[in-house]
Amino acid sequence: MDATGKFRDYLKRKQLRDTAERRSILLEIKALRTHFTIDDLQDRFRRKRRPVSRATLYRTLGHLVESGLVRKLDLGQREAVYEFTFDHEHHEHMICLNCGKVIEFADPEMERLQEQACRARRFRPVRHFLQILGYCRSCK
Amino acid sequence: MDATGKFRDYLKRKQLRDTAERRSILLEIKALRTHFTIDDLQDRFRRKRRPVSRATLYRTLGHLVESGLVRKLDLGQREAVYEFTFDHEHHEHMICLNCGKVIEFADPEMERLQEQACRARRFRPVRHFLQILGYCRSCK
DNA sequence: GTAACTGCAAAATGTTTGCAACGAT
DNA sequence: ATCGTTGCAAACATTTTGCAGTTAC
Repeated sequence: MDATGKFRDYLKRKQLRDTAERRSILLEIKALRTHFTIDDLQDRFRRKRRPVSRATLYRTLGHLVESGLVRKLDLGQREAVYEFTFDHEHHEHMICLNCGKVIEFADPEMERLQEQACRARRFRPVRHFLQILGYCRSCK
Repeated sequence: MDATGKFRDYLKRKQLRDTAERRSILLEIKALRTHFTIDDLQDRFRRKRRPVSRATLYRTLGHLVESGLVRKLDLGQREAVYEFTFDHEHHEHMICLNCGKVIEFADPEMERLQEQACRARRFRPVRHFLQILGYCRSCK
């Protein structure tokens, strides 16, 4: 099933409504394909002359995160950063402290070790993320 | 050298002053031995009838983080959480979404993989953290 | 028709900052 | 004596919330 369908299911399950705002927010996020903030989203809607209020953006992002379609990242800045995750493999982040560049990477062996660590402690993981802060190739 | 000495060095190097507040904040943190918030600290000082202003706590924590004695964590709540790291091995965190419990764990193999991933991308790591959110043994 | 949703403005939260008095060097 | 520090209150930035009107079901 595609993301739109998955979101619709989630809404139905939670007795929430399938509104024009919610649909267009998900569409916009799918089109974005990168990390984004609430501000980024609001700008895009404004530029399209189809403004959506910040309150609705915050509320809808909450649902999208809960439905598992979007991941919320704490990259240490003040604003929260989000990314669309549906049909993306899980990945980790390296963040450049100088230029802010975000390098994504995945490592199956690392995943395996994480799962093993959880099992050993009888901890049931829901989501996990590794962040490595430092300096990228061009910012040495 | 102990933490107090290391902090004093840092202050001297940065031409900052060795004040009573800064000394007592570091002492308090060493005594705490767990994760703590700015609020936790302020409470402890208030209870001791030796109040320290929030502004000073924020400013001093900034210095402690920069000096490498304290680590600032983004556990996803709104408040920042800190931990004393001097003479503690690096470790990762599992955080229970239900009871808030924080399980610390370390895995040398995981560390090795992380270093390898950085080398492969010519990324110079400064600090890194893995957070696994989920449910702990007692909150299944 | 009912209950959820939206936008707005206000409130809440966590953190930072300008300033005047104070204190370390 | 100089210049960083403190506490306070105000400013700030982000996120949440109460409410009145609107819309999905």
